[in-house]
Amino acid sequence: MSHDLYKKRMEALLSYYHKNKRLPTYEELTRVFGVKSKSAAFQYIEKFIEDDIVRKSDEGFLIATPRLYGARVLGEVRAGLPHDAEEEGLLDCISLNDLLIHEPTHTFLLKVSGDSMRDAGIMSGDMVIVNRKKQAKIGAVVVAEIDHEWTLKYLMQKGKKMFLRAANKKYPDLFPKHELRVGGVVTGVVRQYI
Amino acid sequence: MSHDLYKKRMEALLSYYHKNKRLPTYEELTRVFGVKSKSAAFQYIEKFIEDDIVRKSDEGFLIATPRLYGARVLGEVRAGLPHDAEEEGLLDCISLNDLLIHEPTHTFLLKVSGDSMRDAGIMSGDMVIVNRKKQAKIGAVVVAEIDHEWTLKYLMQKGKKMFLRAANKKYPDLFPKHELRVGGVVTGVVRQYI
DNA sequence: AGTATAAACGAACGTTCGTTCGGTGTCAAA
DNA sequence: TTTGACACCGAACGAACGTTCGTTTATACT
Repeated sequence: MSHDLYKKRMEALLSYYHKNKRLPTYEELTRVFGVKSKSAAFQYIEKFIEDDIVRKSDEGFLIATPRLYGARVLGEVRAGLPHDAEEEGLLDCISLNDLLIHEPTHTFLLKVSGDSMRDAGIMSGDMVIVNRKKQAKIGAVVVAEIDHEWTLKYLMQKGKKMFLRAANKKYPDLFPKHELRVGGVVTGVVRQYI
Repeated sequence: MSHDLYKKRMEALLSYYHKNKRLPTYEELTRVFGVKSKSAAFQYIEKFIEDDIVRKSDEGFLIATPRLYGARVLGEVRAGLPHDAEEEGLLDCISLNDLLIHEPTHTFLLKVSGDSMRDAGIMSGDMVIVNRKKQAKIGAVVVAEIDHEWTLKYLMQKGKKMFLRAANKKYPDLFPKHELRVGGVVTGVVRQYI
């Protein structure tokens, strides 16, 4: 088994998966791999199964593992980037969806405008991941409605009273005149550079 | 068709999809939906297809759409959260993977340590999404090797010479003594609150 | 009670799936 | 030249798939 061919076919499989959001059938795999028989594809997939790039579910279906659909994670910036395909074997692979969204039904993304949370690393234009069913802890970043206005702030407590605090000294603390309602807890932040 | 039932079954389908990373067969759908016949499941799926929650691929396979596996996106914080399931119809649904990782083969996640980029909203503990094949533009955040040390900085230019700049005034600009090599361009940032 | 409408049932269908197996070609060591 | 290993081919198999269709049940309205 040539290593180059192995990598090429794995990338072909990944590319198919990203395009179609599913693994090909063995019949389709003949085209993906560039072989003429299903059995050749079948045998090749067995190697991928050994290497945990794909997996057989309990019901016998072929499913992708994070090794295929996830992004490779490196330890730290200081360690640099691995040279090419050398030591990729020992890298973790994760899916951002799986990592950041645990309760898809209760989770929203919210676009942030304004710089009131910039010292918390939440910039204007970022998206925050909001879980609306999670219990808000004091000190957490929350999406809250204070006196009928929605905003993104730290949830704070003074005595028994809750209030909101920006992560930017130029904004004052917000004490509710009438009502403070937490709409959701920020569980993550994502930013995209174009 | 009851709306409650519809939502319940959609959540059951979503839950199955998140657990198994694939859509169930019609036979399995009978269990997911709580019906006794495949045909009942089949008819129900047709409604989901109409609503673009799932889709039939050109080859006739059932595939999930971002409406199922993605997270709902709201416009802005100021607009508040939608009340429950009211106007969810008009919300976009996106997958964080699809949004942030366009070239999975060339993309890595890198854990950040240090506060040299905090004014750019990149905090210690964040993960940056790095594309190693993308052309680095001046002013972009890059992962670079400067005199054999890896770091995360802005890529800057003075005359013909490239150098690195932190997003934190207390760090000086870094001019390479010997070598400056860009290892990848930061295309995104993700942070997770626990 | 009677009727209309929608939802679910259950059996049946042709198709295509994953898998197996025996055979062919190729290269290298013996 | 033989032998073995390896990758692939091609035909074949039963099993499971998606889909159809006529019937039955449940719900709502008259």
